[in-house]
Amino acid sequence: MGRQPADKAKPKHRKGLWSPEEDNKLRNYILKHGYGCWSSVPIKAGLQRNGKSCRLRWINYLRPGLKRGMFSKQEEEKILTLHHMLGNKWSQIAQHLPGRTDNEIKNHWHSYLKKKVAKAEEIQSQNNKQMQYASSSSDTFDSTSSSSQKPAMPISDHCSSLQNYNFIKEANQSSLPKLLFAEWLSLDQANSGIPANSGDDPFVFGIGSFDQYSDFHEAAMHGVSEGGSYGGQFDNGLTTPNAAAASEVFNAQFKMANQMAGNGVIHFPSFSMNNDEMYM
DNA sequence: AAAGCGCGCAACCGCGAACGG
DNA sequence: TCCGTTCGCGGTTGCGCGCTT
Repeated sequence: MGRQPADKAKPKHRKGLWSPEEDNKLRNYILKHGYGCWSSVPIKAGLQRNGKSCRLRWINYLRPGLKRGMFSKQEEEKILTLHHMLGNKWSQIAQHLPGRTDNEIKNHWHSYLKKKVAKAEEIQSQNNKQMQYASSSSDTFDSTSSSSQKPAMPISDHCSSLQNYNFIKEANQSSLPKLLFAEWLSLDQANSGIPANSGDDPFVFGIGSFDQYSDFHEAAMHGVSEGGSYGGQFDNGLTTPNAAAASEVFNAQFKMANQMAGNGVIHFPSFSMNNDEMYM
């Protein structure tokens, strides 16, 4: 069904880097006609590429509104947190970073952030070892002082966001709600009526959005949610004191989300666009 | 000066999901 | 319901550039 006859020669598609002429052809065509079906774009645009290649070129390079250049510290922090929350869901992560593509984020992760995280984890494990050694070799531990539980070795400033990353990671590993933040994102989307792929960043919450925080905080405190979806996770061997711990984790995550959003409000370009859609 | 090496980025590949006939 | 096509995503590869030796 629909299979091309074997004797019909397949069109020879160009591969490799795009030339400026090809870029122009593709850009002009899409800006003029939009793209209905990617497989027909190269034919109509007069390109010897396959649709897949055209789509990729448009999304990663030609699409208007793309941010080029270095990632800001804020963007990196956002990636770190989202990566921990979502895993290698680069397209989802990219939705929270306007002007950045999933490919760009993925590359940045593999070439830089991954190593940064590994380094920070190494430092942290060294600290943990030192702490273990210190606590086992000394009985003068002051249990009333919370600061005494901090790592003896100072961690350099550039690790601050990674400390948060690791903190959340540990919390998650200890059966605290892994979906906490992601759930909150979807809650936020649901509450605000923003479709998941709208290109609007759920991190955008002004002062008025604190209701969602308090609802969520409530859920974190009591281990329940409207849909009961947190029950299983909070019930996972956790009792009331751990609800407070969960709350602490949530607070940290919320604080971090705030940090990522600056003072709570992010301004985005006025055009509405994401990886998948272009409104013309 | 040139060879070797590592890094960053762009692009390709393969797979699964969604969709339509 | 099946099957082919298209699309989107994540992993991987390969090229080019800059730095080091």
